[in-house]
Amino acid sequence: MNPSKSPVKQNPAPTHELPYQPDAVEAKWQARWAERGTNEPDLDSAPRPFYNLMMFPYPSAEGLHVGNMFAFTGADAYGRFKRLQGFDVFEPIGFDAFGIHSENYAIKLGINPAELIPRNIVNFRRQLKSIGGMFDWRHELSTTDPAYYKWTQWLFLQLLKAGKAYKKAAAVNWCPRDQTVLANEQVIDGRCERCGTVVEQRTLEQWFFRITEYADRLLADLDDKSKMDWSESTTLAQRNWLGRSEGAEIVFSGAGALRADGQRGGGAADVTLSAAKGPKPSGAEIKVYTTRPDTVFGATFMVLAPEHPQVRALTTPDRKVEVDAYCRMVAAKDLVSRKVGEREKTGVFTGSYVQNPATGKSIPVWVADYVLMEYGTGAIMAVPGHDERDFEFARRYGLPIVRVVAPTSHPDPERSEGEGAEAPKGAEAPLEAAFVDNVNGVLVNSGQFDGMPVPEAKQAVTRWLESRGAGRSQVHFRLHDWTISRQRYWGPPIPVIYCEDHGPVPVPEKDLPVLLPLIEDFQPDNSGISPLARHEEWYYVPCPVCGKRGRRETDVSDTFLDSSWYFLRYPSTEFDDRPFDPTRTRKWLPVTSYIGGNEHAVLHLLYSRFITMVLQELGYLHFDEPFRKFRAHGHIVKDGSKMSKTHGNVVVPDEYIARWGADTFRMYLMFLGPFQEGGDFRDEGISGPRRFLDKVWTLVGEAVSEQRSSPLSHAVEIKRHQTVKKVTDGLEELRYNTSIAALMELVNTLRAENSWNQQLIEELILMLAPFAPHFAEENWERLGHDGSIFRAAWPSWDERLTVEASVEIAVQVNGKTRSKVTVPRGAEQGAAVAAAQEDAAVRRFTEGKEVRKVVYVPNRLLNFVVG
RNA sequence: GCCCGGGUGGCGGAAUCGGUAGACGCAAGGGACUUAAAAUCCCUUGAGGGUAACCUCGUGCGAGUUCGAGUCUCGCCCCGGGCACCA
Repeated sequence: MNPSKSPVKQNPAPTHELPYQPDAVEAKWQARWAERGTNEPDLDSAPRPFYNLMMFPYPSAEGLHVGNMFAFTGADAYGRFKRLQGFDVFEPIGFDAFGIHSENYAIKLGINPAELIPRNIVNFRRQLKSIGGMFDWRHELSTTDPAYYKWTQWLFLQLLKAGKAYKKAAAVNWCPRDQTVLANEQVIDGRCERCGTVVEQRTLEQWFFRITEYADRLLADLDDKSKMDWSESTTLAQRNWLGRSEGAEIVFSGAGALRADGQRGGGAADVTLSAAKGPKPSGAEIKVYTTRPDTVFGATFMVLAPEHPQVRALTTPDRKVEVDAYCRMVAAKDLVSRKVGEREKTGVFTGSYVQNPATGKSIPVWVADYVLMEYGTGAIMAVPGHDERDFEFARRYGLPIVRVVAPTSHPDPERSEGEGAEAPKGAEAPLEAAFVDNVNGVLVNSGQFDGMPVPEAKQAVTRWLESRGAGRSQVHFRLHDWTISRQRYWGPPIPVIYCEDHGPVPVPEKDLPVLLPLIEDFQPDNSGISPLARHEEWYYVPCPVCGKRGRRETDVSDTFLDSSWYFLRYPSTEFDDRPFDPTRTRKWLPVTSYIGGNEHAVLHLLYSRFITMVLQELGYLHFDEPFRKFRAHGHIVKDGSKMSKTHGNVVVPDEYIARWGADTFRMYLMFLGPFQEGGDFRDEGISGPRRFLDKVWTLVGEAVSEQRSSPLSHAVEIKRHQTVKKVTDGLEELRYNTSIAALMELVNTLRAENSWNQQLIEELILMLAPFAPHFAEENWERLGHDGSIFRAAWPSWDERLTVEASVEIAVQVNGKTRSKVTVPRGAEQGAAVAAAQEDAAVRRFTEGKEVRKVVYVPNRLLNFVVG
């Protein structure tokens, strides 16, 4: 580089050069893509299929905000990158348009969602086109389209036929004034968000899917790398949601259950005999589930959920009034405040006792709402000494608290000082709080198990109980069956007809879809009848079996059912006689890459996996895991919190796109942080990418107009290989910000070096194409190419040419960098030391001192340790 | 309370096989061009000290391991997101 010559052109804008006009360029290429079918792979004959999926949006009235655009752009950049690498990328898009959000918004405006949603979709389509997504619009779908939900209903029928769907009573939030079911989000401080009435719990018959049957498989596949390459955070969330735990089911029973043990003798039996007095146990048998069978000797009372079927039988006549009142009080609470509201423990004594199978003592049976019917057996053995909730409850009601585990010394010997060391101690020490450590403890007050470490005791106590017929080891999942019923209007009607004689009868497949009628009075009213049931012409239908008058199911299905299979539909949208074509499915599925928000880490992704497993079992699919690769994107942060409607900090992208251009906006979004982590949105930063594109535009203009193609200098050649490597790696790892930074560096180098190598500029444009597709197309054309740049090939690099022949290494003295010297790449330690000893700065720090050690890291640094 | 992320210049962020901290961009200051402004271009920009060559300090806080720590270990603090009585 010659410093005397002006590094940049003196007269900037020659008359023949057009300034970069994003509006015109973007309109031109969006039109061409549509005309030429650039984004439409041949789904039947594509040689290298790559299914690039992104989570389809819910078409809200507000339109897509910047946070949504960030997600779509990042997924699109990846798809375009894969296209340039030679894959036939299928990138479909659609709309998740059923559901309570749309319905509530429609109710607020007084517009039927059936009118509102299509309008929103028009706006969404416009926005998605304006950002330049590589979408195959031939395969757009909407879950509200009868041609789609016909197959959602078909799916329900397949599950029903296979015995994977069943009906049972379950609690919902009920607003007594609006006469409607409320979602948990619609309950604010225990009141209806619309009318302010106190919300109640109501029990309704609802349809469930047996997802719990698949809990083991859903968990096991998470570890199977051949099936699932997923973000670690997402698999972890699924694991937690599945919530596998190992424990024991223990039977607590009335008098006489342990009679045999009296004869057997032994430590525990002695306890049994000596303690088997006091209140008379009831004759009942109650099963509990616990993860701490080792603490059974400390179970001083038992608690049943208020809904537990045995509550009635266990309640003694003198306690009946109080117990009934308590259960009614709990039932009247809404689900939200019961679960997340005040945590003050309340409960009531049933009057009955059961016998602790370990100690033989009679313990009282209580009812309390901190025990949930949905988990385990709906009953617990309360061990107040070693469970915080039981401790709190025991304190409040004056129930006995017994220590059965004492702390042991810390396993790390360095830290085993002080009190923990002389364990087991304090077998009699009173508990100020529950001692819940389930690893570092030994049993006390537990008969023959005294002194046994907790982990071992879990097994031993379980085996002992089992030998006495009072328990067995058991695995439990936290996962519940999936309730798909929604007592709402805006969803696909569940295709079932109720007949007096034949009960629930599936709608015959030939009669699908069961159309959601367009009704004016879709809003819930005081009649207490579901909106659909008010329409007799729809409600009453002949029973498919006997032809007598039957009634339709008036519930619709959960939106998560719509979205649990949409990716199966995309490749087959043109077939109206099958949900997904077997040949197409075999070619395109499972999904190659799926990108979406981690807010769907559990429900949507888990339900999709479940549905896929069922369809595979039924012979409809050749795979059982739907998404081979999944990556969760980060979120855009604005004013310190995630951009979302609930935070009220959304920014509309349209004005930015209009002002700066879609490509600049895409570049900015991809540059502001790592895609999987998100970043801060502040509009000052957007001028950077715009300036960058302007510079590239000028560079191309100069290369073309001046017909110059200079050979690459050595420095530029090295930079070229480094850049291709960095950009490629960044794209593959979704670290787009570093890819863009590398491109900026390359451009800075080219400008500084005054280099106009035609091939290199073409490569630059190619590497820019995933981020700035319209801009890249236009410049590709300016550079003299005819077809789309997305038919061209991604550049490659030579690893050997990414490094210079000589390298600058740091020279440290005692770990502090004192100087730098240039040595040949891969120089021997001797040569490096010799070079460093020439250096004055190094000498200053080593002179007169003994060099005790030399650390040499080739091509990196040299460290003299002096004493 | 529990589970995940994350704390690096004025700001967004680079650098994670332990090896030259601050790439790239924004903002700011100075200069060139211009009647002027915008745009563009050039220079400076972690803090402190020094005329300078240079020196000292510096990646949330406190310890530790190491020739060497943003990176590893232990103990804390703060911010963001998610889950919530799961026995």
